[in-house]
Amino acid sequence: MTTEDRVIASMRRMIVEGALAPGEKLTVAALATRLATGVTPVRAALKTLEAEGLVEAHPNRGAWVRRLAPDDIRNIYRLRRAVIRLLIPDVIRYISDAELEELDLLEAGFEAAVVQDASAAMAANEDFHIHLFSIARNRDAAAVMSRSWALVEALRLRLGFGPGRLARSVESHRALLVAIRRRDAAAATALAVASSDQAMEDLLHRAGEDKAGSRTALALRHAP
Amino acid sequence: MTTEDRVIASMRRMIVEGALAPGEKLTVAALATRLATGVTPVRAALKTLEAEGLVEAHPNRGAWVRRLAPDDIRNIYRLRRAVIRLLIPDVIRYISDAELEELDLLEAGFEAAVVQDASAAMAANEDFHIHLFSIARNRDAAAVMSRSWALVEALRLRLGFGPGRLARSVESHRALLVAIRRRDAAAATALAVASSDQAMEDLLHRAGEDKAGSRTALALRHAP
DNA sequence: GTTACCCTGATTCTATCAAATATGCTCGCT
DNA sequence: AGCGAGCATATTTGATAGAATCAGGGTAAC
Repeated sequence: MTTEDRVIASMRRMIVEGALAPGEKLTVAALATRLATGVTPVRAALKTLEAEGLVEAHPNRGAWVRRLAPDDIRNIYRLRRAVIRLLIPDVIRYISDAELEELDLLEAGFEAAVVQDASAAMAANEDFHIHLFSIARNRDAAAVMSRSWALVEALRLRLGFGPGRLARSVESHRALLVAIRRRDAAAATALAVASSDQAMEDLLHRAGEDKAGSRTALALRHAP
Repeated sequence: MTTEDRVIASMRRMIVEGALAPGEKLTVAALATRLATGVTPVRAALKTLEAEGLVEAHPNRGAWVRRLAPDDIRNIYRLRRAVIRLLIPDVIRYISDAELEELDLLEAGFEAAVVQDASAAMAANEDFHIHLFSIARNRDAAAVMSRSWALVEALRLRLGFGPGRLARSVESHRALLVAIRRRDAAAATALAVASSDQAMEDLLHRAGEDKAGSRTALALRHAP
């Protein structure tokens, strides 16, 4: 693992956890000092995070932690839904028995993590989905899902982690795996879309609540 | 315009025109020399081109011009179709009379460029589509379209520029504008999708022809 | 034939510095 | 007081040198 990867991971975590607040200016020199590294990996990391939508950059002006309005959340989830609709039928089309077993393994890992540690659970959840989408053999579409993952999970971690959220994820995964095993493309797609929509609704609901008055440090505010 | 932008534009052009061949190794130092600049803008440009799918990079190994197989073309167009289906109805929902006029202007510019210079026509075509998609107010989805634009146009320039191709683009634009003006979301979406599918078919057809024996320097080969 | 080792080229990273750019402020003018 | 021109400063962007790290190929020993 390279320094750049570490910087990306650190910055993602800091943004997700609020150590870097939405709208905060990100100066390369300050970040390099803070992360005890040079400026080169920081510059590269900012590019990656910009592509992921966590950071907003303007030429000759600098970079900021992206502020996300509720409409942005809706739009991101609608983009993901469109790509899910594209990918899941191809997953069914191409999946082999070996890959299905691999998915079962990843799901087992996820369920094991769920009962222990939320951050491990999220990592396992990401592994599960990245691998799932990779089966569709559409690298560019899978890249869209991977790129927006950090953004979505950032939101979910800050807003959508109500009690039972992870348990419902487990339910969704299991139902999806059943449909995939049956090679039922329509059912699998519907399940995946429903699961994504449910996550979106959770987020929007919490975002709405928050806007209504909570003082939690929040990723959700309308752009100035 | 910054040096980084110039490097990105130059490298895009070189890849599109074949000065940088598919599969070719891209070493930062060599590119910096060739483009008479430092390594800093080159490194940044490679990140951008990687996000666009023109370049493939592996940690600690370096970067290469991406090789594109016919399946990749199909997949990229299917991704774009999914996002078009998402965006066009929102374009209809949000478009104002002023924006419609702006689109008319851009279309006029495109048609003026068509009769003169292919490269200007492609730039104008990009302007038209970028602006069109921006109207849907879904920044992340529009970013997917923008990012894959270079890739698609790279292919089209190398493979799909048969006689009448640009004329058919003009036809498509006009029909699309009529449907948008009528606020007919279904028709507009169908037209946009059909236009994209048509471009894809053109490309695949030419790619197939080429694979069958032509000696043209080609972007299309199966990965090793 | 296989394994271990080294060597080479390239990438990656650090550490600076110079140049270009944006922004805010002061100062003078109306 | 209000306002704009010009300057000062901070930051980004670009350039450069050199160390550290890594991948891959070749060689030699086993």
